[in-house]
Amino acid sequence: MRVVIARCSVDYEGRLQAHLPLATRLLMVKADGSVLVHSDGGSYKPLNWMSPPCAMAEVAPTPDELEEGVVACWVVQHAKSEDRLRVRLHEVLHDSSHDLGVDPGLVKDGVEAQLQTLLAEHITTLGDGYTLMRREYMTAIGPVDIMCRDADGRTVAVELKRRGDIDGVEQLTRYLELLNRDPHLAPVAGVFAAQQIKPQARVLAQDRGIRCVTLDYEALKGMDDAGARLF
Amino acid sequence: MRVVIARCSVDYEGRLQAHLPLATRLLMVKADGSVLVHSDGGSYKPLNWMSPPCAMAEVAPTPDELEEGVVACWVVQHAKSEDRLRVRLHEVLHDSSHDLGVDPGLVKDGVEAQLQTLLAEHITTLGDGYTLMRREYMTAIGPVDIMCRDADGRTVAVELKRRGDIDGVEQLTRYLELLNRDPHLAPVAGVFAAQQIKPQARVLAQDRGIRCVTLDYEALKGMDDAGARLF
DNA sequence: TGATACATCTCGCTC
DNA sequence: GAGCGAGGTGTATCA
Repeated sequence: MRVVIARCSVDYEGRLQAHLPLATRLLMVKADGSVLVHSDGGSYKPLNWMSPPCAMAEVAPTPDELEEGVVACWVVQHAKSEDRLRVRLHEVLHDSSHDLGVDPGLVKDGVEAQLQTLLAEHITTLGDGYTLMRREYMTAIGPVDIMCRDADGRTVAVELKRRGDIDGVEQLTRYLELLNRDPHLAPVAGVFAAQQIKPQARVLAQDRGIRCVTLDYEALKGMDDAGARLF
Repeated sequence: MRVVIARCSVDYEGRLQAHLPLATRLLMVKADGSVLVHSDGGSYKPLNWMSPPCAMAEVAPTPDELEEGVVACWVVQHAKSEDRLRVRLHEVLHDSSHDLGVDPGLVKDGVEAQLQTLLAEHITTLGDGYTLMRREYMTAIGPVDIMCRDADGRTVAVELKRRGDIDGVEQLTRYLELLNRDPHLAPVAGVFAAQQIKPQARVLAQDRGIRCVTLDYEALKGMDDAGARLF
């Protein structure tokens, strides 16, 4: 990993064209040749970058560039596309390299997956008498998050989201269309379950006869802990 | 901007929990207090991070941590949520600070906006006799990218995408449903135009009577340049 | 401020 | 490799 602080201008050409005027920035050159251009603010996203696989070459500045004060020019070319990043360095304030080794990687725990696990374990949250059929019920157009049956044995498809958006309702609608063509399953009802459901999504869901359920993550986790303590 | 290279372990707790085992990494502390943890590979996304607004505090290691070899502990707390990042430094290999100043920001050129401009200027790409009504035609559920009329004067709503996905077809379908309720406009036909249209999106569009048009960005740009030279 | 659509999205999984 | 869905998505725009 090479870290350079420099006054530089940057040009990207590829899926779009982008230009960064002359300013002081941090340049990160990773072991795989990828390059990140960071400013002193914003988010985790660099101002500009080149993803691997790519190669970084330091080329001599042209006479014009030399006249403008360019002391070095980096050309970062993507290996599989025409994407190219050009960094013109006007002044190098810091330049150091470090051997980081291979990273053991991130251990993640709990996202939609955990919500799904919790809801599957406490499926009666959706209504008394509900029973779980299975999670990740595969269909031709993708997996339904949870399939279950209501107290009367009717099939219910559940789409689960952390934030209930209009897209989620569309997704569930597509599943329901498909599932209701299957005579073994039909009629299949739909439940849109999320920690938070946007008003527009709620309106669309109700318009399509889909029930909305707001999930309380903490309460579900509490039930889970209570259950764990009991047994 | 502070740049630290250190052997460290990292724990994130917030919307999910994540843990990074002890390894050598680059730590970036930006002027707004945000922190990025980068390894020597991957993409532009850090292994872990804290977005602004947040505050970084260096706290004394606990006796347990001291025993494990922790020399410093950073606690980065998000200002508006319970998100917290904890970095335990075991060995600092580099530590430097730099004044970068405010970045003038990125100048972008050419995305969906440019496609829309080009297509609007050369609306006959969609068919002989087509005429432009207007771009960004506002409706209650959002703007239709392009509204135009075909050779017979029938209204045509155009949804434009760089990559034509199933979502885009759904979006256009919603617009068409709404527009066709307006007696001044109905019947309104739909055109789904994109540089690349996914097979599933194409199937769905055809199933709904929506015409698909693949756009050649370079050709459109070429027509534009030719036009510019003529006048 | 909230909602919506876009992104050089990235990432991980399945087929 | 293509398709699909999730993301601690982030970011800009517009009501």
